Amino acid sequence: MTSIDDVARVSGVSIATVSRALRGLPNVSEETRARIRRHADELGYVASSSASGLASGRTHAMGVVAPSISRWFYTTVIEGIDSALREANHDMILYNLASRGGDRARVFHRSILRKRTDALIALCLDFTADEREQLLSIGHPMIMIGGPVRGIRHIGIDERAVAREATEHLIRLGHRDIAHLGGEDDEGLNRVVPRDRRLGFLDALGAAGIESRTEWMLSGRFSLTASRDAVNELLDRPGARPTAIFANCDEMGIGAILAAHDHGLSVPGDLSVIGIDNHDLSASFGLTTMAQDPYEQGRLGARILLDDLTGGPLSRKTSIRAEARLIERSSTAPPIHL
Amino acid sequence: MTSIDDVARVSGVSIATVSRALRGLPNVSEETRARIRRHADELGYVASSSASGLASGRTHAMGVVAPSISRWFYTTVIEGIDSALREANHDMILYNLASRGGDRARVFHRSILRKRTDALIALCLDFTADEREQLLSIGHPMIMIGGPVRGIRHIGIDERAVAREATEHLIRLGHRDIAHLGGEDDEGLNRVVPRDRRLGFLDALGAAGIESRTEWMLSGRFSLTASRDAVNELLDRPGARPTAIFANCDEMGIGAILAAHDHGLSVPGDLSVIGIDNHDLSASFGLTTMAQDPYEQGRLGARILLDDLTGGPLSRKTSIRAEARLIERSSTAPPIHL
DNA sequence: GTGAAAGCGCTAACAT
DNA sequence: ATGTTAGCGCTTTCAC
Repeated sequence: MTSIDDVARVSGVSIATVSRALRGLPNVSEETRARIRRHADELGYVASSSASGLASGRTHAMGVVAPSISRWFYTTVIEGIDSALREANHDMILYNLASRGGDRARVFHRSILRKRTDALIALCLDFTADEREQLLSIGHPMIMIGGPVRGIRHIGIDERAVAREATEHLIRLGHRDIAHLGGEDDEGLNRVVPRDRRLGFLDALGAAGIESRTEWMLSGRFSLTASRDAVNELLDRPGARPTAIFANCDEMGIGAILAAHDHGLSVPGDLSVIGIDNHDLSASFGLTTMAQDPYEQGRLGARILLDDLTGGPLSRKTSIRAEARLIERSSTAPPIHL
Repeated sequence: MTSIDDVARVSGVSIATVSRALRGLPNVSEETRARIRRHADELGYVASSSASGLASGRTHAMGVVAPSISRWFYTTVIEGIDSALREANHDMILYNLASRGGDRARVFHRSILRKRTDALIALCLDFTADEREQLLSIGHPMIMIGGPVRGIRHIGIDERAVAREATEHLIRLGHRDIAHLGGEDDEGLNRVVPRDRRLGFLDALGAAGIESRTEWMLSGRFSLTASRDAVNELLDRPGARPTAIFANCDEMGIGAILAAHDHGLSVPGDLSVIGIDNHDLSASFGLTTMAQDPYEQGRLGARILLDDLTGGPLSRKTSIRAEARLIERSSTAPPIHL
């Protein structure tokens, strides 16, 4: 494995100069820099991250803790993070908490704390008090994307307000019989977001003087298939049906649309559906939604962390409210009985 | 940041003993080992990966190069890899080639070669000759999962045979008018897989004496929405329609089912559909498919690499053929005109 | 069973 | 603009 000495020898300079030249530091003549760079390339030299990490105290890697990587929101955030990291020549260490048999404690104890990273991004999940303390005790810059956690700055939409807006859209169309498709994800990694969205839903109903119905508070576990099943079960029931459904996310909303089709109902004719996210598939299903931009949230989070590390302009101590806006498609309309 | 010296001092032993004790090496009395372990925990000590990496030459991290993380196959493989790595106390460095604006050369040059990892897993993608050479020149154990690449061992199903089997299932049911939903993914990261699946499709037709029709070779770009659009376009055409569709993957098969519904056609009554993968959503859509198990493929790949590193029993030089088996659901049936 | 000491390959402070 | 040198915090001989 060729090391810095090899490059120095071939170039006829000291290793210090090689180090400076290759990292683009000042005080190296452009002429020698070019020569060194050329030799390094020829030799296939790349600095050892262990060695430079040890010497400089910077690993040039960022940790990303995700509750799962199989949901659109998370993968999209991760892609955004990835793009920012790549620009800054940093690597990403991915800690996936949802892997089946995922020994969560191990993630928090061994790896993350193994000083492998310079900073940490956590995608919306709940920490135990102990976990939070462990994370904060590392002293690395850290930020959450998605769900808010007390004591940690975060980037995310105003969950409650956005859910309320979505529900208000249905009410504005004339709906009063509205079901809520909520529920926690399977791993229970994220309780705050579903809770706040449910509260926002109830806020909207309350403000419009509509009673919520317990039997219309469904659990779709943030999953398309679970939501499809839950809504199918709802539509199987005898008696009154809702004319609209507010789903906590678009995957669930799509599940609701499919369930309506399973029952031979038309959307929005017989049932209106609104979601949150603007998932890749939503346009294809004509799903009306409160759109957010997780890619940019991830990108921004990573860039803030990077700037925290270098004293760049984005560095900050406070949280950031991400935008969400209504996109009207064909899944919502006034109820027929109007 | 507490270091090994702190633990040594508190425990009244040398740093060498601390190192041995904490790593579970022999020649430490159980008594002192317990004491050291306790002190380390109390101090919150965790070894610096840079320092141990530098000293031992092992980073305890594995690189994963993925064409994208937004498709089910990739995320599922990654989850499998993750579970194996976690068991072995290794971390995962994720290199996502598909990130918008993803500067591919940078991934190959800077990061991967930055000696941050002990081994490398690549998920099905095409390498340029230069890239392949760069990767192999690192000398790390390496394996591909998914598409085969000349000169690199891999784990994967027999693409061509599996596609042929899927098509033969349709033919066995009596179909002769079969469309193929193929096409490369958007980034063109993976040409071999779609090509081999198309060949397998043609193999089956040829063996049954069925002429393939150019106008029924569609591109769904490995995407649900693109496939839905492509099949909708097909169904819009005047003239003869296929009675069945073989889709290169389940996401595409689901797109085909949705397109059938868009046209008021019933599946399998008017159109049979078969896919490959056994995607999470496939059961919900009743999609018949050639099931494979990417989670286990990822797990196995990681474990092989780990054993390559340690001389474990799974270490090997040759490729592994992964299994695929037909799962019949409700999307396939004999054509009506029979 | 334990300790002393020599690196691992860099970076950074100080010289020149 | 370039070179010298002292670490960074571990692992790994080699002694004892």
